[in-house]
Formats: sequence, C-alpha cells, structure tokens
Amino acid sequence: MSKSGVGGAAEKPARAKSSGAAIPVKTRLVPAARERQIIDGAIAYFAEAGFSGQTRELSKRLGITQPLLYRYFSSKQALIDRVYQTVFEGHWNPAWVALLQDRSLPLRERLIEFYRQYSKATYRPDWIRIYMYAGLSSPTLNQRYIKLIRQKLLPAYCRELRQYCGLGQLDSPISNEELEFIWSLHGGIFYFAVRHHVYKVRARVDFMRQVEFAVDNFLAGATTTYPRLVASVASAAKAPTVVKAAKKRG
Amino acid sequence: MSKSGVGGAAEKPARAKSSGAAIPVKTRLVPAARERQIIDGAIAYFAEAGFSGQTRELSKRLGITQPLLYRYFSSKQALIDRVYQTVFEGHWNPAWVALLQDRSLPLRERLIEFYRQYSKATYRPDWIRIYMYAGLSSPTLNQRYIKLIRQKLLPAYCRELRQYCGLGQLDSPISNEELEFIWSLHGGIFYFAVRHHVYKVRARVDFMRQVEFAVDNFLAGATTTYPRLVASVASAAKAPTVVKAAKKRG
DNA sequence: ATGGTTGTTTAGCAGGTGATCACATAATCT
DNA sequence: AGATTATGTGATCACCTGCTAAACAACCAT
Repeated sequence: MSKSGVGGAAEKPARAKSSGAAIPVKTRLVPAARERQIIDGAIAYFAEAGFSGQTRELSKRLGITQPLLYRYFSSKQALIDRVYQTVFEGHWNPAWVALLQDRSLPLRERLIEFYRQYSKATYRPDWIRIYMYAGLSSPTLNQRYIKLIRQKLLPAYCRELRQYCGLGQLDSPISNEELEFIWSLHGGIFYFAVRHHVYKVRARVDFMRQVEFAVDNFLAGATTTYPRLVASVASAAKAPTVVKAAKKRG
Repeated sequence: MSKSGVGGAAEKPARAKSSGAAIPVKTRLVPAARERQIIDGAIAYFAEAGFSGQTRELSKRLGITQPLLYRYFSSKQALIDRVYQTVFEGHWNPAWVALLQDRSLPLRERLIEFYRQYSKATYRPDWIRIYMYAGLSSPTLNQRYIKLIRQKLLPAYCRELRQYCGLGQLDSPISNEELEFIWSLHGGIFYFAVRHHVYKVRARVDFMRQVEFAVDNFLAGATTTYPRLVASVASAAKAPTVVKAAKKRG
C-alpha cells in the first residue's frame, strides 16, 4: 500500500529552491516553543468557538497541519485539559490575600486596589469565555476555583469587613450567609465583566469608577447591614431545630 | 434500489400484534403537540449538552426517530432558533415594572417581591444555561434581552431609587453610571443563580434571605452613595472636555 | 558532504452527523 | 369496513471529525 509520497512531491511547487521568494520558509521549532504556540492558539480558538471547535480549524489558524497537534498532545481532550490548566492556574496571585489584610490602608482603598489587580488579571475575554465554557460542559474546575476564592480570599475579606463594621472582637466561625453576602458584591463586579467581554455590551462607563461606587455602596451599607446579618445568623444557630419541632407538632 | 421495508418489517418483533404487551404502542400525535414536545425536549437537551448536541441523541431522548425532527423543523438551526425564541421571549412579565413603581409599598418590599418573582421566572437551570450558551455562541439575543432590562426595567428602578434617596425632584436624564450602579446589585443576584444552577455550588443558604440582605445593604448604602454618584456624574458632564484639553496642552 | 535524528506533512481510515426520500402505517372520513 | 390522508420510520448519502501511519525534510554530529 505504498502509494503516498512520490505523487505528492511531484505536485508540490518549488518552495525553498527559488531563493527570491518572499514566502516564509517552513519554520521548524523546538518542541517547547511549538507546544507553547499550540496552547496559546488553542486558548484563543477554544475561547471563541468553544470546546466543540475542530482541531483542523485550530491547526489552520496556527499555520500548521492538523496531525502535528497530535505529536504534542495525545488527544484533543489532552489539549483541552492543558488549556484548562493554563487558564485556571495562571491567574491567581497569593499576594491578593495579603493586600486585603494590609491594615495600613483603609479597607476601601484595599478593596479598590484589589479589584484593580484582580480584574486586570482575570477579566479578560479569553479567560472569562473559557471559564464559562468550562462551567457549562463540566463544572468541576469552576467549583475548584470557586472553592479557592471561598477558602482563601473570602475569609480574609470577611474578617476585614467584620473589623470595619465594629465587629473586630467577634471570633465566631464565618457563616455561609456572610460569605454569600460578600459574594453579592464580588459577583456583581464579575457580571459587569461578563456583560462587557462576553455579551459585548458597551456600557460607556469607566469600569474602575463603577467599582469604586459599588465598593463605597457596599461598605456604607455594611456598617448597618452586616452586624444585623451576623446577629440574625447567630440567633438562628441557637435554635436550629425550632422549625422542625414545630412541624412535628403541626 | 427498493430494499427497504420488507426486511425491516420481518426483523421487527410483533409490536401491536400481541395484545398483552405492556410496550407503549406507537403514539401518533397531532402536529401541535409533537412540535411542542420537540421544543421542550430540545430546550432540556441543548441546555445540558449545548447547541453542538446531536439531533440523534435528542430524538432518542424524545423517543422518536431522528428524521421526524425534520418534519417539524427544516434544519437543526431552525430548531435552535425556535429554542432561543421560546426561552428568551417566554419569561418576561410587564407587570414587574408596575410592581417596582407601586409606591403603596416600601421600596424594599417591592424589590424583594420583584426578585422573588423574577428569580422564579428566570433563574431556572434550563433558562440560565441556554442564556449562557447563546451568549457565548452569538451574543445578539443576549444583547437584546439586556437592552430590554436596560430600557424597561432599570429606568423605573432608577426613578424609584432617586425618590428613595431624596432625589425625587431630580428630572435629569438617567446616566449610564446610575444604570450600571443598579446593575451591580442585579448582577450580583444573578451570579448567585449562576453559581447555583450552572456551577452547581451548594451555598447552603436561603436564596431569598440573601436577596433581602443584598437589597437592604444596597438601599442602606444608596442613601449616601447614590446622591454622590449623581452629583459626580453631573459635575463631570459640565466639563467633559477638560481632560482632552489638558492632553492637548501636555 | 554524509547519515542519523526528529520535527512536519501527506494520505487515509473508522465512526459520527446533518439531512433526504421512499415507504409503512395510524388516524380520519365516508 | 374500506378509502384517504399525512404522521412516522428505515435506509442511506455526503460530508465532517478525531486520529494514525508512513513519507518527507530540516537540523546536527561526524
């Protein structure tokens, strides 16, 4: 079954023979560079087309042939996993927690600076779109990322907010209600980025200025709302079985 | 080439012949019912698998053959369009605007009641997932929906908030900054639903209770933040070219 | 130069995927 | 009941898609 090669070579026009051609000669890259190029291209392509995008189209955009992808990644899924890994692990800065806890700055300034850095690192079209595609096809990775936020970032966030609201002496464990309360701010800001980068809605406002208003509003409200929330959760925790008992009676 | 039918009929085991069989006999529906069934099934299936889901798998779940889909929809895309239409147009209630403007209730109560109804109508797994898939593949429809929110709902929202914050006499046009300010609340609540229904993160909190906290916090902060926002926008509008002029000088 | 190593391409396969069509058959009408 | 209508199905087509093997060609040591 040896029918390949000869015919193909004969049809192929001279490529590197005629010296004057401006056509870029076939570039042969070292494996690390080619792999990097493929990953970067895959992030951009899958962010646009979703993970049901075709490997042929991806290779076309990279200017390489499709089988070459399989020299670097054993399967399409392996490439996708690598894209996940690169995107999800590449944008977390442990310094953000320290920033939130730096009490030499007012909490307002810390939060605004945090969102300046956080949005710059994560609110990018590619990142957000891949994050959303990932969440739709299989939310495992998103759950892990959310867990990271919930366990590393929000508790620090929460302690600073307690301090800010005059609950500094409080040492009760942080409740889910408190975490979700903070997440309502965080999510509101994130959804602004989604509308902007995914739905391409031009809001015609300055992003950081809106962040400032959102943070200011959150903090201004929190001085009254947050202590009430904490008290409400605490009182509910004291008598958690009341409802059930009432049900049994009724 | 007439080889169909005979062989197939011979292989097929008795279906309606043997009377005792519990197997449901072939149901023949009136077109309207079948079409409805297909659309409902398509919403559920595409919400789960995305629009790259296969027509064969869809028909399998519906218990019908794949070619039957093409009797009701000329192409897969036509079916998808119908799904879009059903989902996007099926969950808007004009009464919500009236509810927001019903000043016989405190604004807090109106907002909470609004989110109770709105979340019940739109924060459903199918709806949210199709909304997100649609936004990723082509944001046109989402833009239209956002425009609906922005033009019908938020202006009313905004007027009530002005009233609430002692800016009732104000009749200046509503600025983008004000709309985005409100959207930070709206988006925060929506993103809670996304985390819940798409990323399947179990927050272990009562949704409406968190909505109450978010609304309370928003309103508590707004009495101080909102007038400042309005003033800030107004003063910026007076001298919009200062920055440019400074740039020219520099 | 020469030959070996290895990055890259050409050709192609097996199974999937949207779409079509003749025909079988349930529901309706007379 | 028998004729009529049009819903639903089996078979199939053309193309797509992930993936593989072998040929080819650029780079390097000698």
